[in-house]
Amino acid sequence: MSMNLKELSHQLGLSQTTVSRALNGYPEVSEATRLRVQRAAEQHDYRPSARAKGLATGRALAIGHVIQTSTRHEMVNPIFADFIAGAGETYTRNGYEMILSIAEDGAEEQVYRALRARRAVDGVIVHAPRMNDARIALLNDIGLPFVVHGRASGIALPYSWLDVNNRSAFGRATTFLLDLGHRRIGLVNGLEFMDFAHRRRLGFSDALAAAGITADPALMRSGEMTEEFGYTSARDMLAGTTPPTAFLVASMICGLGVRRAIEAVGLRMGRDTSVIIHDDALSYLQNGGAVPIFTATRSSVRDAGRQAAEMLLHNIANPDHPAANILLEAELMVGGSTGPAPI
Amino acid sequence: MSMNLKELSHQLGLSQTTVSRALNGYPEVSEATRLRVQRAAEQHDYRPSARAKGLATGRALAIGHVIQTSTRHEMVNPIFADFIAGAGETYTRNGYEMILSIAEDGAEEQVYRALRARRAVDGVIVHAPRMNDARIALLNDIGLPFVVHGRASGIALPYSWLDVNNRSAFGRATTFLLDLGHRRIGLVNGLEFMDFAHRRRLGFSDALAAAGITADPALMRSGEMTEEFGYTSARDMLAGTTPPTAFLVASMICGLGVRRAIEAVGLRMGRDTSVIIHDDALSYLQNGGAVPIFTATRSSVRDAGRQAAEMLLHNIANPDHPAANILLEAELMVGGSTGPAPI
DNA sequence: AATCAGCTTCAAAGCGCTTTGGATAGTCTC
DNA sequence: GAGACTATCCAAAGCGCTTTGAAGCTGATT
Repeated sequence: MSMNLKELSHQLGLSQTTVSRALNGYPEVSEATRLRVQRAAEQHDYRPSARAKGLATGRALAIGHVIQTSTRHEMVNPIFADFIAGAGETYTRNGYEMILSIAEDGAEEQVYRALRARRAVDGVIVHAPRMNDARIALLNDIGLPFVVHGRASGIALPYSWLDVNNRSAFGRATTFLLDLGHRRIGLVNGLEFMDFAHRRRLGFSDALAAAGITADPALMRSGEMTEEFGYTSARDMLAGTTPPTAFLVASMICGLGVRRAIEAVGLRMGRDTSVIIHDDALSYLQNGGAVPIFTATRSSVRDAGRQAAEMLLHNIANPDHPAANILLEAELMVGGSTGPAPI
Repeated sequence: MSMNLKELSHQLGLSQTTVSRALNGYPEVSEATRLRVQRAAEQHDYRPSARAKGLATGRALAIGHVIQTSTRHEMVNPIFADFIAGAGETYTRNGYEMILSIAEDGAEEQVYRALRARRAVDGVIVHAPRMNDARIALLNDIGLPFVVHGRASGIALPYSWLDVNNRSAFGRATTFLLDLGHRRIGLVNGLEFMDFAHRRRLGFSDALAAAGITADPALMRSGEMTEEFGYTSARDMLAGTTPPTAFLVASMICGLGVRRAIEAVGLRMGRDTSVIIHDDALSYLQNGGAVPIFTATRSSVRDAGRQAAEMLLHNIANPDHPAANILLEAELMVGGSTGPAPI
């Protein structure tokens, strides 16, 4: 079948020990032998069996990503693909594999436990944390290394995370709109039990408060970030007696819906109504070319994936390092969707 | 550390053989013993080590998905997340794991070979096939079971695939527009070295030809399916001397760009200009609620994932079955974006 | 010549499971 | 009650690797 250590060492007239050491870069092998071995390995396209290696070393050389899909709305997180692509680069570079498990509603705890019990992974990345997310305590309990992409308000114990400073980003975006003269700003936010959405809301209110404005509940929506949600939210707000002159929107997709609503009532985005979105820099949904379509708070989720993965591998290699944190600042990029408030 | 067979069997006062057999449903164990064993296993949250089990059985119980990202445009296929979610359901139900590898430009062959050589997976799903895709011959050569999501025109040897009938879908959509009186129809297509885009183009030309119309090269664009691409393509076509009255568009995202272009020149989609998109039924980008925003050829990519995975598992279990094929027909769903051609 | 050190290489154990080929005890058959 | 089953259970081998502890060889040292 396929080449294995025994066969290879036999052909070389060496012991398995020597061949293994030669390939893994141990010093107790002469350079001449190492070269000979490497050449032969390459020639036969020999690669150690992942399973056997894992068994022998006790390390899985794999990282788990658990993606949750609710059967209700069957929603898959759209940023997932790009995050994964970023993380994957890091894994590949370090000889790790990425394993994906999907967890249906409520089965999450079981999925993590199973991953641990079967020793299938050396660690996991926690996606889309909610406030007080129970997974953090769980993973701590079962002793599976992890890094959270995002944070979980309400969790006291320290843990490793990498997050965008959502609060500051939405604060700055709000201030930017206020500076342009906007006084009625609509917030089209994600589901607010999700931590990132919660923080964005805080940033929004903070900035309004700092300008002496109380947030109007009629101008705040929270929901799953679809085009449709953006559309209906904006449409409803625009239909009010004193419609907003600007919108702060959770995502590019949502923003497209908001634009649709604006144009549906005969207004023009960027002139009559301003819009700022958060742009995850998704590869398949870029915010225009040289000049962004939308003014946006921008932070590459692919990059986040890369860094989160590095952090996790580092944690695994240094088990008793204290929890590390990375807080990324989003850039505020001015595009064509914002302008001074109409008088 | 974590419970293993040895420890568990010791606690039960049974041999490892018996415990293993009890848990794997072999008949040479009394029901009483099996129950006792199962109970203990559950209580200790025992689950066999994936690696050890794999080593012993020679099966990886894992399926590989290779996603390619070009460093040039760093594009990740947006349908990927939903496809994966669908496939993942099937894997979970069957005790398989899903492993993801990302392959940078050109390194694809190496990635597949490595997957095989390390015996990391029992099979792979091939994504986004191009015409004459070299991966099919490669996988055949190295003897790694696979199922292609899509097809590869120009490949003679039989192989397992699951595809949407893109040609017929775009043919029907074109005919639908022709029936509404449209005579100048713009095609905003994906990259035409991708097999699906090639077939869609054929369906488009077929239908035009059947109506006695020769496709106008000025009304056909091919590119990466971004919002921006949809926008610029439509904008340019609309700026021509005899602009199209309808568009046939490769994806929802593209369609959003086309709509933007239509509205930018003061036309209204569905009244002045008709649009039909292909809708992959992505969970995060739904084509409206009850009434679709866009008239669309629709086919759930999540469902495709489920079925492709089932097909692959079946192929693995029955190695000498002949190659199987599934051709899904897309539904033509009428939404608000189409109407009779203006006179 | 004997000893030592340093460099290479090796045999064998062990990782946690499945599976083969018995062994043992209980049941039937005649 | 002997022989033939049948139902349970077990010891040990083997999956393909890494790693420990030891051994062989060389040339230098005493």
